[in-house]
Amino acid sequence: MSPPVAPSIAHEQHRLIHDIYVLLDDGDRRVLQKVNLSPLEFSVLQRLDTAQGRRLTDIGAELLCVKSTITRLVDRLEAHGLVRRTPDPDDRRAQRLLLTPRGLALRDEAVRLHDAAVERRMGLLDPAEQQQLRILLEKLRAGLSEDLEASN
Amino acid sequence: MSPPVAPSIAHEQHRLIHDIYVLLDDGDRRVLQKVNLSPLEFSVLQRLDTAQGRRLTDIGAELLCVKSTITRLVDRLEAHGLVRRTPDPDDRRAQRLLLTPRGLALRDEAVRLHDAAVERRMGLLDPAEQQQLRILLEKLRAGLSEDLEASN
DNA sequence: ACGCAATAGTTGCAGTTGCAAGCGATTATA
DNA sequence: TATAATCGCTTGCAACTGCAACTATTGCGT
Repeated sequence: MSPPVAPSIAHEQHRLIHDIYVLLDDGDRRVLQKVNLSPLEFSVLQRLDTAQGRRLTDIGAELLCVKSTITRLVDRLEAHGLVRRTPDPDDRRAQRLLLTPRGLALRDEAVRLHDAAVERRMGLLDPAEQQQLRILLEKLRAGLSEDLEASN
Repeated sequence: MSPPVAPSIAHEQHRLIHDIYVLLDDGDRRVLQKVNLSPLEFSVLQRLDTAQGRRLTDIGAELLCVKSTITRLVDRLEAHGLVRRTPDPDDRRAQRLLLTPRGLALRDEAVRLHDAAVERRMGLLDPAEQQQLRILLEKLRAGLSEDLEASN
């Protein structure tokens, strides 16, 4: 008389997204391990360029993790010669984070591998379904973002 | 001449799911913090009952995390009096994990809070959209699960 | 029945993350 | 313009997780 929880409808959706995320994340880890990157490190590299750079805090905000996490993650990437910190010309408190040539090469390689894996896995849905899914997810994301704003 | 990555179509989908997961997870953490549970702990409690119990390894497999993680997570839950280990009658290597009355009460409270939050957030889509989304996600999950099996 | 591989679970260790406190720089306020 | 609040980032600390090694038990092949 106390089984695993009886799921509601919305709950089931949430559970689905959770499961899918776990599955995708697991796949991502396997792929990215080939270039020695964690999913979070990859996410950071994806957001960088070799020209203007980005501020650490901005990246942290996008990734919903605290500043210290970015600090240390960047320490690691910098130690591997993938990124470079430079002073922000407009604000002497801030740092701008740039991709090094080596970081750019590695990122491109990672993107190539990752995209292939993603392509294969998302190919489980046909194009029409992908399109549909995308519309729904975009709506959901927009709503959730607002919701987050509202709660801060 | 080296902007943040140029996204493919499938990649965009993947990114959407990732973003949504992060947003949902963030929301979950806030809610579950009220009952002092991490999302993973909550996931474990959700899978338990007060009668037959479940084996640690099975739970770990469902949650895609290694056994040692479950071991120590259960240590914590047990220290808080929420679960109880009992020997498995069929296999002397194994333990069966049960909810205690206190664990049951806390889980129900957590489910209540969590469901309300989920309901509110998934309510950002109307019922027809939710239905559509669910179908797509279920198909995707099934495919990804197979994919995972295949790679092991 | 015997030995050997596989399985359930635990433990040591190292790596990653969040939180809180701290430092310098900047912006707002009086 | 002086002072306070805020902001960008870093560091110390504690908590959580994965990996590899280990013990005890089970089951398979011969």
